Amino acid sequence: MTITVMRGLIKRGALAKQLGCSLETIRYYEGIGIMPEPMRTQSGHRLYGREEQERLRFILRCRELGFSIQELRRLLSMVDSDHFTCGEVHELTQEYLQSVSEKIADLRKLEHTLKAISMECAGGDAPDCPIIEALYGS
Amino acid sequence: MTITVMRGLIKRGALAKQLGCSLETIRYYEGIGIMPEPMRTQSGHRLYGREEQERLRFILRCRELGFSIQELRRLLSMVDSDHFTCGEVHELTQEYLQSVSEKIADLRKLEHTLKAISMECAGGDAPDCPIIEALYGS
DNA sequence: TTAAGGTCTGTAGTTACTACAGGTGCAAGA
DNA sequence: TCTTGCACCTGTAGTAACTACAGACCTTAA
Repeated sequence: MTITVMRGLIKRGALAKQLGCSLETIRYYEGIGIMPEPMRTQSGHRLYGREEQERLRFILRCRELGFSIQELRRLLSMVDSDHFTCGEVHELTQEYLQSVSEKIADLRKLEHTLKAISMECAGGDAPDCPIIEALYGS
Repeated sequence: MTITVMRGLIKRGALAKQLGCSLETIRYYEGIGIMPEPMRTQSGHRLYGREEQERLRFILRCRELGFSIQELRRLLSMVDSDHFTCGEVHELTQEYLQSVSEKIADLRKLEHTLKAISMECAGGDAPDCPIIEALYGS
Protein backbone atom coordinates (compact mmCIF):
# COMPACT_ATOMS: atom_id res chain seq x y z
CA MET A 1 0.00 0.00 0.00
CA THR A 2 2.57 2.49 1.12
CA ILE A 3 4.85 1.12 -1.58
CA THR A 4 2.41 1.89 -4.37
CA VAL A 5 2.06 5.43 -3.12
CA MET A 6 5.83 5.78 -3.04
CA ARG A 7 6.01 4.67 -6.63
CA GLY A 8 3.92 7.66 -7.58
CA LEU A 9 0.88 5.73 -8.69
CA ILE A 10 -2.23 7.82 -8.55
CA LYS A 11 -5.91 7.26 -9.17
CA ARG A 12 -8.06 8.75 -11.84
CA GLY A 13 -9.39 11.59 -9.70
CA ALA A 14 -5.92 12.69 -8.66
CA LEU A 15 -4.69 12.56 -12.24
CA ALA A 16 -7.60 14.61 -13.45
CA LYS A 17 -7.04 17.18 -10.74
CA GLN A 18 -3.31 17.33 -11.38
CA LEU A 19 -3.75 18.04 -15.07
CA GLY A 20 -6.95 20.02 -14.86
CA CYS A 21 -9.18 17.83 -16.94
CA SER A 22 -12.29 15.91 -16.06
CA LEU A 23 -12.52 12.36 -14.77
CA GLU A 24 -14.64 11.31 -17.68
CA THR A 25 -12.22 12.69 -20.23
CA ILE A 26 -9.59 10.24 -19.07
CA ARG A 27 -11.95 7.31 -19.36
CA TYR A 28 -12.99 8.58 -22.77
CA TYR A 29 -9.38 8.73 -23.99
CA GLU A 30 -8.90 5.19 -22.76
CA GLY A 31 -12.06 4.12 -24.55
CA ILE A 32 -10.93 5.52 -27.91
CA GLY A 33 -7.49 4.04 -27.43
CA ILE A 34 -5.22 7.05 -27.12
CA MET A 35 -4.57 6.34 -23.44
CA PRO A 36 -3.48 2.80 -22.54
CA GLU A 37 -5.46 0.56 -20.20
CA PRO A 38 -3.87 1.29 -16.86
CA MET A 39 -3.04 -0.96 -13.95
CA ARG A 40 -5.80 -1.53 -11.47
CA THR A 41 -6.05 -2.00 -7.74
CA GLN A 42 -7.50 -5.32 -6.61
CA SER A 43 -10.90 -3.72 -6.45
CA GLY A 44 -10.63 -2.33 -9.95
CA HIS A 45 -9.62 1.30 -9.42
CA ARG A 46 -7.32 2.65 -12.12
CA LEU A 47 -3.71 3.42 -11.21
CA TYR A 48 -1.52 5.71 -13.28
CA GLY A 49 2.25 5.92 -13.24
CA ARG A 50 4.61 8.64 -14.39
CA GLU A 51 4.56 7.52 -18.01
CA GLU A 52 0.79 7.68 -18.30
CA GLN A 53 0.78 11.05 -16.59
CA GLU A 54 3.17 12.42 -19.17
CA ARG A 55 1.23 10.93 -22.02
CA LEU A 56 -1.98 12.50 -20.81
CA ARG A 57 -0.27 15.85 -20.39
CA PHE A 58 0.94 15.63 -23.98
CA ILE A 59 -2.54 14.79 -25.19
CA LEU A 60 -4.11 17.64 -23.27
CA ARG A 61 -1.53 20.12 -24.55
CA CYS A 62 -2.17 19.11 -28.11
CA ARG A 63 -5.91 19.39 -27.63
CA GLU A 64 -5.42 22.81 -26.08
CA LEU A 65 -3.51 23.81 -29.18
CA GLY A 66 -6.52 22.67 -31.16
CA PHE A 67 -5.19 19.50 -32.73
CA SER A 68 -8.06 17.13 -33.43
CA ILE A 69 -8.11 13.65 -31.98
CA GLN A 70 -7.43 12.43 -35.49
CA GLU A 71 -4.29 14.57 -35.73
CA LEU A 72 -3.34 13.51 -32.24
CA ARG A 73 -3.54 9.88 -33.25
CA ARG A 74 -1.04 10.60 -36.00
CA LEU A 75 1.27 12.41 -33.61
CA LEU A 76 0.97 9.65 -31.01
CA SER A 77 1.58 6.90 -33.50
CA MET A 78 4.80 8.66 -34.46
CA VAL A 79 5.80 9.04 -30.85
CA ASP A 80 4.86 5.42 -30.14
CA SER A 81 6.68 4.08 -33.18
CA ASP A 82 9.84 5.62 -31.79
CA HIS A 83 11.29 6.13 -35.22
CA PHE A 84 9.49 9.21 -36.43
CA THR A 85 11.43 11.92 -38.16
CA CYS A 86 11.41 15.58 -37.54
CA GLY A 87 10.09 16.07 -41.05
CA GLU A 88 6.93 14.04 -40.43
CA VAL A 89 6.08 16.02 -37.34
CA HIS A 90 6.84 19.28 -39.07
CA GLU A 91 4.57 18.40 -41.93
CA LEU A 92 1.62 17.61 -39.70
CA THR A 93 2.17 20.82 -37.76
CA GLN A 94 2.31 22.88 -40.94
CA GLU A 95 -0.91 21.32 -42.20
CA TYR A 96 -2.62 22.16 -38.98
CA LEU A 97 -1.14 25.64 -38.91
CA GLN A 98 -2.59 26.28 -42.32
CA SER A 99 -6.04 25.21 -41.23
CA VAL A 100 -5.76 27.62 -38.30
CA SER A 101 -4.78 30.46 -40.60
CA GLU A 102 -7.71 29.70 -42.86
CA LYS A 103 -10.09 29.68 -39.95
CA ILE A 104 -8.80 33.07 -38.86
CA ALA A 105 -9.29 34.47 -42.36
CA ASP A 106 -12.85 33.15 -42.50
CA LEU A 107 -13.76 34.56 -39.14
CA ARG A 108 -12.35 37.92 -40.07
CA LYS A 109 -14.43 38.07 -43.20
CA LEU A 110 -17.43 37.15 -41.11
CA GLU A 111 -16.62 39.82 -38.53
CA HIS A 112 -16.40 42.36 -41.30
CA THR A 113 -19.76 41.38 -42.78
CA LEU A 114 -21.49 41.42 -39.43
CA LYS A 115 -20.06 44.79 -38.53
CA ALA A 116 -21.22 46.20 -41.82
CA ILE A 117 -24.74 44.88 -41.34
CA SER A 118 -24.79 45.91 -37.73
CA MET A 119 -23.67 49.48 -38.41
CA GLU A 120 -26.85 50.16 -40.32
CA CYS A 121 -28.76 49.58 -37.14
CA ALA A 122 -29.07 52.27 -34.53
CA GLY A 123 -30.64 50.02 -31.92
CA GLY A 124 -33.30 51.62 -29.77
CA ASP A 125 -37.03 51.10 -29.91
CA ALA A 126 -37.52 51.22 -33.64
CA PRO A 127 -39.90 48.44 -34.60
CA ASP A 128 -38.12 47.43 -37.77
CA CYS A 129 -34.51 46.48 -37.86
CA PRO A 130 -32.14 46.81 -40.79
CA ILE A 131 -30.25 43.77 -39.56
CA ILE A 132 -33.31 41.57 -39.92
CA GLU A 133 -34.09 43.18 -43.22
CA ALA A 134 -30.59 42.57 -44.50
CA LEU A 135 -30.89 38.93 -43.59
CA TYR A 136 -34.52 38.33 -44.40
CA GLY A 137 -34.87 40.52 -47.46
CA SER A 138 -34.40 39.06 -50.88
CA MET B 1 -52.27 20.01 -60.13
CA THR B 2 -51.33 22.75 -62.52
CA ILE B 3 -52.84 25.17 -60.03
CA THR B 4 -50.52 24.15 -57.20
CA VAL B 5 -47.56 24.60 -59.48
CA MET B 6 -48.77 28.03 -60.43
CA ARG B 7 -49.03 28.97 -56.78
CA GLY B 8 -45.30 28.37 -56.50
CA LEU B 9 -45.52 25.39 -54.20
CA ILE B 10 -42.43 23.26 -54.40
CA LYS B 11 -41.30 20.00 -52.90
CA ARG B 12 -38.45 19.42 -50.55
CA GLY B 13 -35.94 18.47 -53.22
CA ALA B 14 -36.62 21.59 -55.24
CA LEU B 15 -36.37 23.77 -52.15
CA ALA B 16 -33.08 22.22 -51.16
CA LYS B 17 -31.70 22.70 -54.64
CA GLN B 18 -32.94 26.28 -54.85
CA LEU B 19 -31.24 27.29 -51.62
CA GLY B 20 -28.26 25.01 -51.85
CA CYS B 21 -28.78 22.97 -48.73
CA SER B 22 -29.41 19.28 -48.28
CA LEU B 23 -32.76 17.52 -48.19
CA GLU B 24 -32.11 16.23 -44.71
CA THR B 25 -31.25 19.64 -43.35
CA ILE B 26 -34.76 20.81 -44.11
CA ARG B 27 -36.32 17.87 -42.35
CA TYR B 28 -33.95 18.42 -39.45
CA TYR B 29 -35.00 22.07 -39.12
CA GLU B 30 -38.60 20.95 -39.13
CA GLY B 31 -37.85 18.38 -36.45
CA ILE B 32 -36.26 20.91 -34.11
CA GLY B 33 -39.07 23.34 -34.73
CA ILE B 34 -37.43 26.23 -36.53
CA MET B 35 -39.19 25.40 -39.77
CA PRO B 36 -42.97 24.92 -39.61
CA GLU B 37 -44.69 21.71 -40.57
CA PRO B 38 -45.51 22.29 -44.20
CA MET B 39 -48.55 21.39 -46.25
CA ARG B 40 -48.52 17.94 -47.77
CA THR B 41 -49.73 16.39 -50.96
CA GLN B 42 -52.33 13.65 -50.54
CA SER B 43 -49.55 11.09 -50.60
CA GLY B 44 -47.59 12.90 -47.93
CA HIS B 45 -44.96 14.84 -49.88
CA ARG B 46 -44.07 18.17 -48.32
CA LEU B 47 -45.07 21.34 -50.15
CA TYR B 48 -43.46 24.70 -49.48
CA GLY B 49 -44.83 28.13 -50.35
CA ARG B 50 -43.09 31.46 -50.71
CA GLU B 51 -43.18 32.20 -47.00
CA GLU B 52 -41.43 28.99 -46.02
CA GLN B 53 -38.89 29.52 -48.76
CA GLU B 54 -38.02 32.92 -47.33
CA ARG B 55 -37.86 31.61 -43.82
CA LEU B 56 -35.44 28.88 -44.82
CA ARG B 57 -33.31 31.36 -46.70
CA PHE B 58 -33.13 33.51 -43.57
CA ILE B 59 -32.15 30.51 -41.47
CA LEU B 60 -29.46 29.44 -43.91
CA ARG B 61 -28.00 32.93 -44.10
CA CYS B 62 -27.79 33.19 -40.35
CA ARG B 63 -26.13 29.79 -40.12
CA GLU B 64 -23.69 30.83 -42.81
CA LEU B 65 -22.84 33.83 -40.70
CA GLY B 66 -22.15 31.43 -37.88
CA PHE B 67 -25.12 32.10 -35.64
CA SER B 68 -25.85 28.98 -33.60
CA ILE B 69 -29.25 27.33 -33.73
CA GLN B 70 -29.77 28.69 -30.23
CA GLU B 71 -29.12 32.24 -31.38
CA LEU B 72 -31.26 31.63 -34.43
CA ARG B 73 -34.13 30.60 -32.21
CA ARG B 74 -33.89 33.94 -30.44
CA LEU B 75 -33.81 35.82 -33.73
CA LEU B 76 -36.72 33.82 -35.10
CA SER B 77 -38.81 34.26 -31.99
CA MET B 78 -38.34 38.02 -32.38
CA VAL B 79 -39.27 37.87 -36.04
CA ASP B 80 -42.25 35.65 -35.24
CA SER B 81 -43.45 37.80 -32.39
CA ASP B 82 -43.70 40.68 -34.83
CA HIS B 83 -43.05 43.25 -32.15
CA PHE B 84 -39.32 43.04 -31.72
CA THR B 85 -37.32 46.20 -31.52
CA CYS B 86 -34.20 47.15 -33.33
CA GLY B 87 -32.41 47.27 -29.97
CA GLU B 88 -33.06 43.61 -29.20
CA VAL B 89 -31.71 42.48 -32.52
CA HIS B 90 -28.73 44.77 -32.22
CA GLU B 91 -27.91 43.37 -28.80
CA LEU B 92 -27.93 39.78 -29.98
CA THR B 93 -25.78 40.68 -32.95
CA GLN B 94 -23.28 42.50 -30.77
CA GLU B 95 -23.06 39.54 -28.40
CA TYR B 96 -22.36 37.25 -31.28
CA LEU B 97 -19.90 39.67 -32.83
CA GLN B 98 -17.96 39.71 -29.60
CA SER B 99 -17.75 35.94 -29.51
CA VAL B 100 -16.42 36.00 -33.05
CA SER B 101 -13.78 38.56 -32.11
CA GLU B 102 -12.75 36.46 -29.13
CA LYS B 103 -12.43 33.40 -31.27
CA ILE B 104 -10.21 35.30 -33.69
CA ALA B 105 -8.00 36.48 -30.85
CA ASP B 106 -7.67 32.95 -29.48
CA LEU B 107 -6.79 31.50 -32.84
CA ARG B 108 -4.17 34.16 -33.40
CA LYS B 109 -2.52 33.41 -30.11
CA LEU B 110 -2.57 29.76 -31.07
CA GLU B 111 -1.10 30.50 -34.48
CA HIS B 112 1.68 32.46 -32.83
CA THR B 113 2.49 29.65 -30.39
CA LEU B 114 2.48 27.02 -33.09
CA LYS B 115 4.71 29.08 -35.34
CA ALA B 116 7.15 29.61 -32.51
CA ILE B 117 7.29 25.89 -31.72
CA SER B 118 7.45 24.98 -35.36
CA MET B 119 10.31 27.33 -36.15
CA GLU B 120 12.64 25.40 -33.87
CA CYS B 121 12.18 22.44 -36.12
CA ALA B 122 14.11 22.14 -39.32
CA GLY B 123 12.21 19.14 -40.62
CA GLY B 124 14.24 16.59 -42.47
CA ASP B 125 15.32 13.19 -41.30
CA ALA B 126 16.43 14.06 -37.80
CA PRO B 127 15.10 11.37 -35.46
CA ASP B 128 14.19 13.72 -32.64
CA CYS B 129 11.89 16.64 -33.06
CA PRO B 130 11.83 19.82 -31.03
CA ILE B 131 8.08 20.09 -31.64
CA ILE B 132 7.46 16.82 -29.87
CA GLU B 133 9.89 17.77 -27.17
CA ALA B 134 8.19 21.10 -26.64
CA LEU B 135 4.88 19.35 -26.24
CA TYR B 136 6.00 16.23 -24.44
CA GLY B 137 8.71 17.69 -22.24
CA SER B 138 7.89 18.76 -18.71
C1' DT C 1 -19.61 1.74 12.63
C1' DT C 2 -21.27 4.82 9.75
C1' DA C 3 -21.51 8.50 6.65
C1' DA C 4 -19.40 10.98 2.98
C1' DG C 5 -17.25 10.98 -0.96
C1' DG C 6 -14.35 8.60 -4.61
C1' DT C 7 -14.56 5.15 -8.25
C1' DC C 8 -16.68 1.67 -11.13
C1' DT C 9 -19.68 0.44 -15.39
C1' DG C 10 -22.84 1.43 -18.95
C1' DT C 11 -25.64 4.50 -21.30
C1' DA C 12 -27.79 8.81 -22.89
C1' DG C 13 -27.27 13.64 -24.04
C1' DT C 14 -24.90 17.54 -26.42
C1' DT C 15 -24.43 20.35 -31.60
C1' DA C 16 -25.83 20.46 -36.17
C1' DC C 17 -26.23 17.78 -39.14
C1' DT C 18 -25.33 13.47 -42.48
C1' DA C 19 -26.18 8.89 -44.03
C1' DC C 20 -28.36 5.06 -44.39
C1' DA C 21 -32.40 1.23 -44.86
C1' DG C 22 -36.54 -0.14 -46.38
C1' DG C 23 -40.68 1.39 -48.21
C1' DT C 24 -43.97 4.36 -51.34
C1' DG C 25 -44.97 7.93 -55.12
C1' DC C 26 -44.52 9.84 -59.53
C1' DA C 27 -43.34 10.99 -64.29
C1' DA C 28 -41.83 9.63 -68.69
C1' DG C 29 -40.55 6.47 -72.26
C1' DA C 30 -41.61 1.92 -74.72
C1' DT D 1 -50.42 0.24 -69.89
C1' DC D 2 -46.30 -1.16 -67.98
C1' DT D 3 -42.10 -0.36 -66.10
C1' DT D 4 -38.03 1.87 -64.83
C1' DG D 5 -35.69 5.04 -62.22
C1' DC D 6 -35.61 8.88 -59.50
C1' DA D 7 -37.87 11.62 -55.68
C1' DC D 8 -39.76 11.35 -51.43
C1' DC D 9 -41.33 9.17 -47.01
C1' DT D 10 -40.12 7.48 -42.06
C1' DG D 11 -37.15 6.14 -38.47
C1' DT D 12 -32.77 5.38 -36.78
C1' DA D 13 -27.69 5.45 -36.32
C1' DG D 14 -23.44 7.82 -36.95
C1' DT D 15 -20.22 11.96 -36.57
C1' DA D 16 -16.59 14.82 -32.81
C1' DA D 17 -15.25 15.21 -28.40
C1' DC D 18 -16.72 15.03 -24.76
C1' DT D 19 -20.34 15.63 -20.46
C1' DA D 20 -23.69 13.91 -17.35
C1' DC D 21 -26.10 10.88 -15.30
C1' DA D 22 -27.77 6.20 -12.61
C1' DG D 23 -26.92 2.65 -9.66
C1' DA D 24 -23.46 -0.03 -7.59
C1' DC D 25 -19.15 -0.72 -5.07
C1' DC D 26 -14.82 0.94 -2.48
C1' DT D 27 -12.31 3.76 0.77
C1' DT D 28 -11.46 6.74 4.49
C1' DA D 29 -12.11 9.75 8.37
C1' DA D 30 -14.82 10.72 12.48
